[in-house]
Amino acid sequence: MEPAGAFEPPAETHPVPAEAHHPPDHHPDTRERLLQAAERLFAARGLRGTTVRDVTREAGTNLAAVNYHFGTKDGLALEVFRRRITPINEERLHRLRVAEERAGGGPVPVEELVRGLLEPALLLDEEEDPVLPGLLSRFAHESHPELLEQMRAQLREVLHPYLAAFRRSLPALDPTELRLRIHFLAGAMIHTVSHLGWLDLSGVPGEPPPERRAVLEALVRFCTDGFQAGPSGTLHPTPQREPGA
Amino acid sequence: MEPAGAFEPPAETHPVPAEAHHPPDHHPDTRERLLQAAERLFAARGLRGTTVRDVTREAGTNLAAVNYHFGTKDGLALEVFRRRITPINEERLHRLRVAEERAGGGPVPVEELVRGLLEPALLLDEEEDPVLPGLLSRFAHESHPELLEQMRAQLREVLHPYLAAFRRSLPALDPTELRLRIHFLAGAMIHTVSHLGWLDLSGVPGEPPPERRAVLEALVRFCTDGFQAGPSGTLHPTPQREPGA
DNA sequence: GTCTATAACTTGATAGAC
DNA sequence: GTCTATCAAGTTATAGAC
Repeated sequence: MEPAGAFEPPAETHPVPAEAHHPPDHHPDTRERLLQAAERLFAARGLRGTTVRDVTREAGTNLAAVNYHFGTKDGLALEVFRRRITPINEERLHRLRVAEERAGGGPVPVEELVRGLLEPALLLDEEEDPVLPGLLSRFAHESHPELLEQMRAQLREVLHPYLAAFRRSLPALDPTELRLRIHFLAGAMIHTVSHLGWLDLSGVPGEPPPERRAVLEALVRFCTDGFQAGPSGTLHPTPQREPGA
Repeated sequence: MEPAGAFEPPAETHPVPAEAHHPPDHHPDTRERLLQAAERLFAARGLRGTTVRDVTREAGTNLAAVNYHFGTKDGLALEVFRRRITPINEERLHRLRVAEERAGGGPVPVEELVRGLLEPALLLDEEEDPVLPGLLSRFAHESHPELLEQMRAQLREVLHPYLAAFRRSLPALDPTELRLRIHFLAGAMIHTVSHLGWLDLSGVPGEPPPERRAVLEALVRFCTDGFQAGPSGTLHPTPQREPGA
């Protein structure tokens, strides 16, 4: 009984030289087509809302193809995730490094940090129709535990250095509040971009949707000023509804 | 063939006086228990992630109970939605009216508008363990078309008057950008509150999670200043990556 | 109103021919 | 590597006894 190695044909466990023969992979694309179909469908209908049958139909392949190439449906999802999310996070870290060099030890302007987090996610797949934001949202909101752990691990690697940078740029801000604000930024980005998905703008049938660049700029502006707001601690203690009048 | 009326036993189609006999409803709670179990599970695992079996098991009732009381699983979801989301939106409108009266024709302070949108969603079920934010998120992100339409319709009724109020308070802001900012607020709220769900704070194992009140205040601060930010239109034209160096 | 039993269907995954 | 055929498990919903 050795079905363990049955799937994972392009098992690049060892650092095979990049130009080496792909293992007898005549059709250069069937695995690729699966990935592309999957990311489209996952973004549009969610993980649980997409069946393996949907994916193989959309990819024009056989039902068994997903299991052959990725073992399980979750395996496919994990690969889709890695392929699309990893480059975003690398770009985020790259931009942070560049910004910090440019600042030469001093604090990095808040807007640059905000852009460093937002732009890679929103502009990295500019040529194609943007499936990435939708994917981000789906993964964030309905991942299985394993996938979620992957996400969290990657996110930690990005957020840790960004948190440090923010802290240097906003030294007066309480660390917990800073952390919360990063979540606000993430939420604003993910929600805006997936839900209203560059598509509609909350029911104004006449107007065309704003261009993604405009959405990005608006988001940057909103978040930058949000980050630079004073601390909330002693803010107006909430005008509660009066019981009597 | 009259199975059409089989479900919907408390069919309150007509404006029955509130204290009228519930139709032979000895057990005061089985329907109620279903609703409570459903909203807990929906909030925790999502709509598609929750099966009718889960709900009935959690409620301690029979598998057929859901179909008897609500017709279909979607019918149950719709009722859960109405029960919990409708009061939020009514409270939002109420707060807006109060704020506008208080302002007496003048512009309402932006912070009051922000609070009017956020507080009802985040504080309305303060006594119980807060299931509401999770529900909001689930409904927003994985609703079936019918439910989504319900949501959108309700949301329109809330957003329309709020948009008008914001416009009076921020007359210099482009209407499209204003609309976007409302989406940012919604996203920040929903994401923060569901994903980090008053529960964990992005992987800092030592610290306790911030209290919901603190989260709310931080969110209010962030969004208020975000709303009051200048227009993004002519903002820094984005330092693109230099091709050469 | 509540239950058991089951129908009708969809899902992910696999075995085995080619 | 790709296919067809099929399985086992899980799903919603319903019929009909109580």
